[in-house]
Amino acid sequence: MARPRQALLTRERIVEAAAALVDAEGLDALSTRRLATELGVQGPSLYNHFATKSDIVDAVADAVISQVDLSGFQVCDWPDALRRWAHSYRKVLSEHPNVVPVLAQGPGRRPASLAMAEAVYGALVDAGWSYAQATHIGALMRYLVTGSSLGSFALGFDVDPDLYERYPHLGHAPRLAEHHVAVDEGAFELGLDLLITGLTARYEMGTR
Amino acid sequence: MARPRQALLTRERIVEAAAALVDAEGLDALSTRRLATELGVQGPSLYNHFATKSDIVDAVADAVISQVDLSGFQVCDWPDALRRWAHSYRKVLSEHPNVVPVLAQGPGRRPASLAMAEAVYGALVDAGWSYAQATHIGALMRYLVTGSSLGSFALGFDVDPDLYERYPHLGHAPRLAEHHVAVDEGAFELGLDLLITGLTARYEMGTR
DNA sequence: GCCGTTAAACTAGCGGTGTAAGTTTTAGCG
DNA sequence: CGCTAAAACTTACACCGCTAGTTTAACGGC
Repeated sequence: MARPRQALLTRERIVEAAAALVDAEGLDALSTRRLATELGVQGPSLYNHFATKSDIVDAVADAVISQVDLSGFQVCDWPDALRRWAHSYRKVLSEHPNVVPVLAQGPGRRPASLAMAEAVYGALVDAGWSYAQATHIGALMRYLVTGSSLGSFALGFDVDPDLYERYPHLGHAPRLAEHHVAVDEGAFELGLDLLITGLTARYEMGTR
Repeated sequence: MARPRQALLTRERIVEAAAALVDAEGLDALSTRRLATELGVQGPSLYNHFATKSDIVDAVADAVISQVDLSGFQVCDWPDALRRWAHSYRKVLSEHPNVVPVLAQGPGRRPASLAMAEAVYGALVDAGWSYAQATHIGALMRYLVTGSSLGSFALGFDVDPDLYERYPHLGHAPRLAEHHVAVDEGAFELGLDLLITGLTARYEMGTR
């Protein structure tokens, strides 16, 4: 086959298939040959639409971030907007846990990530926070969301009971592992609450 | 060469060389062949000492975590112990940023990570926190430390100025990037302070 | 002091990876 | 109509983690 009458690939179709593959089988399952096969095409054909595999992964990550709801920043005061944003952010990431490692590395040059950062920092600065503080708050929220979405407790603890005999307090962990998703969610909610409460207090004291 | 009179490799020497390679050139530079070359040996010889490459990476990660100072938990009250631990934890990770992605995934079955978790949870439970709350607090601290050590601002933002023209608030980011390390550090300090302050308040109100 | 077992290096090679290069055919445009 | 650019192809390179089988040295038991 040479050039087909109707193009077989578009960037959209590639990103869609790549996202589905990553969601279903993880980042490691995403190889150029595998992805191409999934699209009914040979491996190198992808390079007519993306310069590198890394660009494909970035596009998948950007598609995920673009689903985060930023509307709160135009409707609520800053503490409620942060809450709404954080919950949407975490919800989107927990629906695509396999791409979280990519997102945890920072915004890079992905447009949706930059737009999200812009919305957050803009709202905080408009509310009176210093740019430095706004930067810190935005970073902090990302630590919280990406950390709790990495599935750390879900995937991080081994369930081998023998391993925990020497760690008396961890002995409860395997049982807790049955509720691992709830652990990460609980930690996230606790963290979000402590952060917003503490920030509100500082804001009212004039420490911005 | 067959079996040498004096063994060329030990697990220690392998871990040491692997850690040096990862620190110097990143996780991607760590290939079995490259590591073996660095040790003056052929690739597959490593498999006489480790079952998989992943085990080598785990050993590197464990060696890093074993440097974290846990002594505060036997000396201070829980808020100060958390502070001391968090600072040591972050210091160690920021000295080895390239292994943070491994650590962010959770403790796995690495002995030093499990011992660290044991120390933290044990101290919190002994202080009167419920096991659930202790778990949340420990997870939260890990989100904070790993997030701020990933070099997100250091490596995450591109310095291409054109890219930021469309994002007025982010326009300051490239300038801030000169102080990227300080941004992550500032976010960490802010987060730590908000968390400890908030937790102390809850503790004194009896919400444990 | 020999002898079998185990250990630690080797070489060869398998199936996989990202991607570069060059080829063919088609679509679109002056 | 002819040219150029695009989008598929095939081939191939260098590297990857890892397995299998080989060689030789060290160690423990008779």
